[in-house]
Amino acid sequence: MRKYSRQREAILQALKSTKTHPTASRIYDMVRENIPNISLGTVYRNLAQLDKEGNILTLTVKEGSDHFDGNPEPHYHFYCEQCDSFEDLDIPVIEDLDHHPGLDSYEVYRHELMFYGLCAKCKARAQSGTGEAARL
Amino acid sequence: MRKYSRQREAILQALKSTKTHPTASRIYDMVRENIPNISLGTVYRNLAQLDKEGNILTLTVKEGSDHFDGNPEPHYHFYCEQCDSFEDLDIPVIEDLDHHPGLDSYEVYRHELMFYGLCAKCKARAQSGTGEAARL
DNA sequence: GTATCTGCAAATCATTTGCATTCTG
DNA sequence: CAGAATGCAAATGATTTGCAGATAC
Repeated sequence: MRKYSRQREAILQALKSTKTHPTASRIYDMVRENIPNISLGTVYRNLAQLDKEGNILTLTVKEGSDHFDGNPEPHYHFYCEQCDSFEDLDIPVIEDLDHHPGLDSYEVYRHELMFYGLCAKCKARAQSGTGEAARL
Repeated sequence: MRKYSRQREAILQALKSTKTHPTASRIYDMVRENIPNISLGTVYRNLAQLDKEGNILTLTVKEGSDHFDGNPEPHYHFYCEQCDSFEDLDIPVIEDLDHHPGLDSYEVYRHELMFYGLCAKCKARAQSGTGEAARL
């Protein structure tokens, strides 16, 4: 049977309290403010469990570490290739997609739609620079 | 300036010659049949370069290693959570998506749409078993 | 009391990188 | 010849795991 733990609760709350999509190590920093001796291993273990239970989402991209989303409801994300951050998008989930005839032979559990590019801040920074190039 | 290399050519051909989406280590095995002393490092280096040049696609999921796709044209994929394999889908790319009003503040380069579930084989195997559970 | 958790540290594993050498243009 | 690319081996870095002690029910 699952048991309550102060650490898991704190991790979940940290995630629910932000609109950003932090990495495990950033969550580690957040939680450490209240539980200074929590270990990174515990953070990873609980994130994995929370994801498995459907309480959070895990976002994976090729670059860098996984990011986590405290909102487990299906929704789409934007990934900024410049600053390595995710944002939630205001685009309704296309439920029909999972029933597209091209998927007839499969057992479809879900889909993920991810957009790539520059977030508003990085886009602005890029435009103020010379031509296309963005710099930090 | 880019220079020709037998190794890179072999890696690209290996990818182009299959409809599967192998991992770096499987590609390593494929290429080693013709170039026995190629190194895994070379495989990774060339895959990264081919991806950067837009000659192949890199597919990333949370589980396991990256997979590679010899077809660089935008298209959608299905990922089987049972056998860790990708398949190309017969679903036309939705170009409009990148211009959705929900994306107005971003600079959108592209999007990726990935479906998750069981491929035809694993689906069949699951159904022949007891209830929902699939086994290998 | 016992199964679940934790902190710590060591282990894993895919991927990357430094370097001396070999190849291409 | 100079810049690229290779093979090898060591390094990296995120994530996982073994274990002994602490905690929840």
